[in-house]
Amino acid sequence: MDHKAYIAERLKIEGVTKEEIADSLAVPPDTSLGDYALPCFKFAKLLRRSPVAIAEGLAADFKTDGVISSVSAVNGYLNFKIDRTGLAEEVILKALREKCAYGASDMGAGKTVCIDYSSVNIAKPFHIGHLSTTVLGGALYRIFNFLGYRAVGINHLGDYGTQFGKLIAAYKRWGDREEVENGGIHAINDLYVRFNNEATEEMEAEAREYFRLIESGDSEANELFNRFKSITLAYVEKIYSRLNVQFDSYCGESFYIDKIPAVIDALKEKNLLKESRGAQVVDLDAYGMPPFIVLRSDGASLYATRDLAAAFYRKKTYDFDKCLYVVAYQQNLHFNQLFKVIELMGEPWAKDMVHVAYGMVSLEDGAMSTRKGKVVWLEDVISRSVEKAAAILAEKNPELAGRDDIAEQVGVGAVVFGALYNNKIKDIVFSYDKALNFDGETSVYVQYTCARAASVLAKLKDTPLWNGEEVGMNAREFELVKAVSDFPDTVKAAAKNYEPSMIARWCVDAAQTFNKFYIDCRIVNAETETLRRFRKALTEATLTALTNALTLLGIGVPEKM
RNA sequence: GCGCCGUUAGCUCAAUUGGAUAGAGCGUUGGUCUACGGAACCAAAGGCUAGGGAUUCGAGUUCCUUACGGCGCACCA
Repeated sequence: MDHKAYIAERLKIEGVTKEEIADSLAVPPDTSLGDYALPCFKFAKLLRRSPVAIAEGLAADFKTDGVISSVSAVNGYLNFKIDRTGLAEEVILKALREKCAYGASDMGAGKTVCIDYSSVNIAKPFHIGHLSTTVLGGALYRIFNFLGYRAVGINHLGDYGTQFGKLIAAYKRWGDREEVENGGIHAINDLYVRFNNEATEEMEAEAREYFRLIESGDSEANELFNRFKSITLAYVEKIYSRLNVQFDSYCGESFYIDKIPAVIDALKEKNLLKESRGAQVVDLDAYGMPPFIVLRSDGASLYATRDLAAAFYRKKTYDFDKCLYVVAYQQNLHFNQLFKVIELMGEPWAKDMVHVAYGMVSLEDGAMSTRKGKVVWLEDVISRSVEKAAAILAEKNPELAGRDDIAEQVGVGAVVFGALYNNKIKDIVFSYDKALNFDGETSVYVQYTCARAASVLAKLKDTPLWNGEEVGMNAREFELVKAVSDFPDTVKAAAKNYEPSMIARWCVDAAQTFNKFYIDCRIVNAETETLRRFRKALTEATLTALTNALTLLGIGVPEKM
């Protein structure tokens, strides 16, 4: 039940709509004051009465019922308490009934959200900087699906540009087939790095020629390029599967090359294109931005051009309601330009384009640099985290079956959770200490809590579930009921703000609340049979919500650890 | 120089989008266990929310301004 709407429905304030009342409802700082509060200050001018008097008047007129158990006026706030058993019955039974769908919604039915994330560059291994876009995008993908949207995960491959000419030139010069087969993506990347370090004029010319050969369909150049591409995709596929990330489309930059002329024509038709310093640009001076370069002076397309073509292709192909780009804030200007150009072209869906910007990752001694060898590879971070989890597991729980799988869930979870726990806009200074932290506000704590709950439930498998009978609920129990009841709204808020961290925060908060409940309230040996059933149901509802939350983040939930 | 973003406890971060006494974790100090998993729980210390101004009944949150830091600013992606 939507309590805010319910309260708003039952309150009558002259000249104020129900929506305004519902929007004004807040949560008091302390549960002892109430569960919801209406600050009456803003109505004072309208009603020509003091906020205190308004609150008191409203309190006197409000009749309590099975949903709202008490109303009180305190210093201009009108505080409401929800009937505890009523809320518990509603929330717990709903969670137990809906199970893996608890928190889901059909609010997105019939709507499509395209999500561009992770976006691998061919021949470039993932470093720690690729973690954010991959796990943020992956989480948003699952969150939108959970809310009933059709999410389309798009991996916008970096598979076009002169760098691939360089790569082939380097391979022809120094590489050999066996080395690349065995060394995989890192061997390819090493060739590319070496080329950049040693390149001469002559070699650069060679690279341009090889790129031309790729474009003109030369079979040897394309055979090589496709080999590099499949090695890259096999490499990222392994990482994606460990991170529980999926895509529906791998259309890369090269895919859009033949769709560029139509976009250029549209720009010309709208009279937006003009020549500047030999290049074709859209002038954005009126909007305080530098020109958007569509074609270079040599007539070639740019990254921006392909992005523009891709946007039109996605609109046509998916008819999206939102199109998200999960890309670092470094590219703020680029997306502002891109979206503005689409708007200037008269496309109403320009407003549906969203740059989901996140913060930058640096190392403790400065920015990453592949050339200087200052780089942290993503697979190394994941492996070390899983190794650490395995070592702790071997020590704490040597008898446990399936330890490898559990170590994987715990180790990967810690890396993913670490990347999703803070507001996405925050910069991150990477350190192994932080990335491999299993203490405090971490997924490990949440997973441990789940395992604890599962362990209790296993002991109670023959106890029938509570069915709404009156129980004298204590503060710990009620806090936990409220935490579980907050989960569905948290998912919606996370989607609205493109902020999976809200779900991660909820996980830790709910786990803390559960652990307090667990310490204070006996479950298996509860004082009465009704209480035992109630606490079992509450434990199961909590585990359900936590499991759904971690799953949305892409984190596994071991039954034991 | 211009634009965007950030700045909250010693450290890393929250704060229901303008509401009541700004909360967690780590670290520090001191506690809890013959009950369901101690990877737990409780408590203490720690704050002029970077500085200044404005709007408002009410500001960490909005606006202006200063400082510090990050990012970006024409044919790379």
